[in-house]
Amino acid sequence: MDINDLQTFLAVAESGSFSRAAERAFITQPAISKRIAALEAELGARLFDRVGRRIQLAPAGIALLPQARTILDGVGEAKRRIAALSRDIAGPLRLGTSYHVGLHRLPPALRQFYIAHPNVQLDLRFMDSEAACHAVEQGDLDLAVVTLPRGSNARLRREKVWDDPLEIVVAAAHPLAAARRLRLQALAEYPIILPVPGATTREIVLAALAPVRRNLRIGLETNYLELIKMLVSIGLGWSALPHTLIDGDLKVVQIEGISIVRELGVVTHAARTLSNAASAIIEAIRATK
Amino acid sequence: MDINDLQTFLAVAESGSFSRAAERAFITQPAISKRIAALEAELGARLFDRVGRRIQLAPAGIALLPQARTILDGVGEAKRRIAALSRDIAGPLRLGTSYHVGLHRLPPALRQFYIAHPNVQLDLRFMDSEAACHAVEQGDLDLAVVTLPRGSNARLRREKVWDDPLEIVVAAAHPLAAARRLRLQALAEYPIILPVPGATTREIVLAALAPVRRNLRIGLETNYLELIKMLVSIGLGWSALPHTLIDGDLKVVQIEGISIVRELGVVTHAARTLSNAASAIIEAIRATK
DNA sequence: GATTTCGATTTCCAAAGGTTATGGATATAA
DNA sequence: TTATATCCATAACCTTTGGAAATCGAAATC
Repeated sequence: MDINDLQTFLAVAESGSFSRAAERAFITQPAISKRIAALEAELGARLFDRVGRRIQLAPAGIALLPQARTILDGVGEAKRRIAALSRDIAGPLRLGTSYHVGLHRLPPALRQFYIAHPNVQLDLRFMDSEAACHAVEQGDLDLAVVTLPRGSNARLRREKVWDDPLEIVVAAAHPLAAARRLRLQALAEYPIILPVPGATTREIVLAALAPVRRNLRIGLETNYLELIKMLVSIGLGWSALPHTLIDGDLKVVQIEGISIVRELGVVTHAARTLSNAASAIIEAIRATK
Repeated sequence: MDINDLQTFLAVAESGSFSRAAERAFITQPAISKRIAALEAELGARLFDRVGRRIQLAPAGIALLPQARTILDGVGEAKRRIAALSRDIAGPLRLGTSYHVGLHRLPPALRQFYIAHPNVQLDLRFMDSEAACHAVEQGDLDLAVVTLPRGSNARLRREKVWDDPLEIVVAAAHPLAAARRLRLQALAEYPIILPVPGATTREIVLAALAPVRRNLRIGLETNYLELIKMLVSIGLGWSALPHTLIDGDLKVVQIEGISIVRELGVVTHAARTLSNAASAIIEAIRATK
């Protein structure tokens, strides 16, 4: 049974004539005859009584009429709902973000998006970047705004939004803070404070420090950059931190030939269709770049 | 858009696989691919995300799913109404019944119906009463002949056919079997054997035993009254059973002020048109009352 | 009785919808 | 890792369906 058949039935029933239904549907009258005949065959009942040169609804037709309307209403509603998906920015949006990105990069985009799209139910979850990427891969999050992972993963689509340069820092009161120029070796004599193993930022920092990696003394590990900043500022060691975290308690140390940059951005599933809400918030994030 | 396309969509969404949907519909997998592709083209939206070798509902698919069900329900209702106009009693009839009712109450009606209406393809399924009611609600069964549920459910139409009084029984050799008159407290010292949690009969029995409910020792649980009878008759505890199951191995114990009655009958969907076959078998069941 | 109007029927063609065979991607097993 | 199996997409092919055009027969209308 085709939806067109039901529409045809309705047109015939309402116009009381095969010919007029044909005009209305912009097809020929024999086509109408065929469609009705097919419907009658499928339902095993006569829908119209052909009385001479006019027609009349048969009992089965009377029974079908309201049902046909119901069914066609349902089809229309389905089409409308799907069409609305391409217009409306609404519905649930599960967004994961790392602590640092969520606190220092995301707020403007979030604020703008929240005002512009009140019909989105935003489910914002803080977690570390790696967990967020994994959740996106599993379909548990619509998108993640995090430190972009280094390796390539075919299941994830990554879009860099911000470069986030990291500076090597020591406490303002640290012995090395006075030095104008410093060699890496000198730093390596003091303990480094690093993100926990597995964290992308840790990998990036260690890769940049490759020349002295063997000599590094790892002092403390934490999963939270703010904590690293605090630990460095009270003199427990040195580290690499983004500009946004550096203040008077810290001294930036320039080292020849060493530059550390991590990339922050959006991670989505490569094969899943983005909801409008997800696309919209990505657009908002790009706009704050 | 064809009704078959929607059915295909539903089959794919429910089975989570094009291949399984193909098996279910008795057509080849490429045909399913084509149908879904045609639907997607017509609706202008992707319905499934093909993630590697598996698929997942895309946003438009999520929106379509409930609508597709509504539409297909409408089509089914239309066919049923038209079929009901004809007098002949034929076609498929899916009947669910509980073990006990199916074995002890239904056979005469079934036999008569089967002889009188050979053109009905009867699909008789044994299951517990609660599952049968649920299946009726979902449209997976045309009717259920079961222990009537206690709570009211607007989606179900219930018709009591039989009162089924339950008697408290112990084994013939049980210490309490000798007593002429018994108080409930005395019984409560021995373990009771009950239907599994969730079963309506269990609720009815427990409600009737409310005065001593706190003190009841629940010995064993099973989903099958015949089994309860066996367990009671070998002396593992007492229980409440319908007359039909009581024989010389059991002794009925009368207790002042306690009477337990469950209702057996027919459950149908409140909003669906009954097929002629369904109406006929209900009539046959009433006749055996 | 001629004419008009309407639905049914026939013939023809294009499109739709199915099957088989095959390919690419990806889980699963060895 | 390699082999294998599984799953969806695609291509080629064929049958069936569905529409147009032409025509027919019956019944209102003039």
